[in-house]
Amino acid sequence: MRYSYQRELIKNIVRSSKTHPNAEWVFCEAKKKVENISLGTVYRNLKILENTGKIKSIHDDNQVRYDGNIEDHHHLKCVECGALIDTDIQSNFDRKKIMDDYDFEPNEVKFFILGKCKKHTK
Amino acid sequence: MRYSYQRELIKNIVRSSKTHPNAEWVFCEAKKKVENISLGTVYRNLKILENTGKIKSIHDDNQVRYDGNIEDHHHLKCVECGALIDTDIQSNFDRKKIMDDYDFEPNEVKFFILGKCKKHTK
DNA sequence: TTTGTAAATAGTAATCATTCCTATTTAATT
DNA sequence: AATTAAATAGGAATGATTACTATTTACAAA
Repeated sequence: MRYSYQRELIKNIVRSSKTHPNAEWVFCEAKKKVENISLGTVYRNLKILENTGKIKSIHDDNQVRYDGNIEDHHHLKCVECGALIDTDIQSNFDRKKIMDDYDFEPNEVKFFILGKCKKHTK
Repeated sequence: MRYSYQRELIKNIVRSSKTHPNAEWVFCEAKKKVENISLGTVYRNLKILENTGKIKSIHDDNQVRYDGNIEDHHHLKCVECGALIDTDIQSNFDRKKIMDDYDFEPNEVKFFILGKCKKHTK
């Protein structure tokens, strides 16, 4: 893979953000350093960074958001403000039961817990 | 809510399908009965049916799919063919831990298990 | 150090799912 | 049967994402 300043920039933006940003937000941040960066470049590099394991993606309703935390982890999602919060909550499922009951070879669980973050609980 | 033949039709299509179809598929099915039904009508009624608890929606990557099974349940998703399979697997999480550790009021868990369905395991 | 090259980019058009708009139709009430 | 507001068909608009293409750039070889 050839070096690209834009790709390094995009990686660092995602890595250093805690908000699980979408492509548009990354684009706006990137423009602060490279004023004429293209939105297409942002999308392409986010995908490359995901495919090479440098960042992760989260499918949140109908938007893709990105996560610089590449440790296996899950999220809490606030139904009021949409905030995603990293957790270390583990998921455990009965592999054998799934294989036996559903003739399905499980590999990975994706989940998030919906609720209200501290800003929205009285 | 005023009666609408189109809405009843759409409800029955979703209710009687096992494939968790998207709006486009429902539209094609509906056209078999009402040749000039509008895609907008399908989208609008799917949303109405969801909001009135007659069907459920599943956000699958960047597409919304619908489910005539309104029981609380989760899905297995085949990474090879995209098939969604209903399960009765329960999710359990430690409500108190989440509230204590994350200052978050949990309400509902959404998850699916990725893997391979029987068509794609040798 | 120039030169050749393929990869990456910027800018823009295209796509895809979904929503919005509006004139017409229709269910239900009088 | 006449009235009316809800629902529809058809098409335009939107928003996120991907595709296209001429230009630029990283990097390797001369």
